[in-house]
Amino acid sequence: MECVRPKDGSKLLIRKVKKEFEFTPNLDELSDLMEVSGNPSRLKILALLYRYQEACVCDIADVLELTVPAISQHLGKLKSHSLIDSRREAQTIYYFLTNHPFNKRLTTVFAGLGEW
Amino acid sequence: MECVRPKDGSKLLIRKVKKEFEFTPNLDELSDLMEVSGNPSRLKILALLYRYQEACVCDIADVLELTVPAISQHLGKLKSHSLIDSRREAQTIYYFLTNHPFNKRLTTVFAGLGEW
DNA sequence: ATAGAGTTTAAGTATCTGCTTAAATACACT
DNA sequence: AGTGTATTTAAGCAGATACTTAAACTCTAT
Repeated sequence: MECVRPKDGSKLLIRKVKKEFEFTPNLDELSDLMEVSGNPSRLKILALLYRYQEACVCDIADVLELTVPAISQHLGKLKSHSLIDSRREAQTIYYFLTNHPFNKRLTTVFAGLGEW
Repeated sequence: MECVRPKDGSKLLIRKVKKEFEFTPNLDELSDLMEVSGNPSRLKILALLYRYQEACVCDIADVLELTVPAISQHLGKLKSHSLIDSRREAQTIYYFLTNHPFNKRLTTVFAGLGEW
């Protein structure tokens, strides 16, 4: 894609590419998921759930050394993006990773990391 | 990982996991890269460079309908994370994707999307 | 040396984010 | 019904972000 403008060919290409990037729902969703899971705390939560299958709010708070409301807010965000779900056992709520396609890619990355 | 605390076993597990998440350079780098490329504008820039190999600042600005300084700042950020590089041709600077491992994963995702 | 094109940097602003503490809610147990 | 545990929600604050416009810089062509 050339910068020099007078060439008609490049003007047509610019117009084509502009149209291509006018509506990008797939990129927007990908951006959303990368942003929500890319946060340092939330990525650690996902990594922890990947390795230990499930955990409750106060244990995650203990491990990551954040307050329980902070963890609860992060979990809420991950849940609203369908990356995690939860089950209740008496008073305790356990969170776990869902089968979301994004999680499959992410856990492949986690597997390849070996150590955190 | 259990929430019920009095069990000694769970205390030991918590302590083990806490140590495991004390220093996480790989997760921190992954978080960084996901955050920088997850931004809607920067993800579009990366997608555009993936599909068209290279582009200059003013063409990217035209396509994404942002100002040239805004694009320049985004490109600077991507460059500082080694996700893109640049070459100069007279007065024009062309940006392109690097062979960074993160880009390999990202372009696999782009390829799988088909349409944006 | 000058002018113009292309790009980067500086400064400002509005908005957003992530944490905290406090309060409220949900639930189990008695 | 009351109490305690676990969790969520509300409110506030400090810091960060992404865009803009204006100014400065880099380079080419003359």
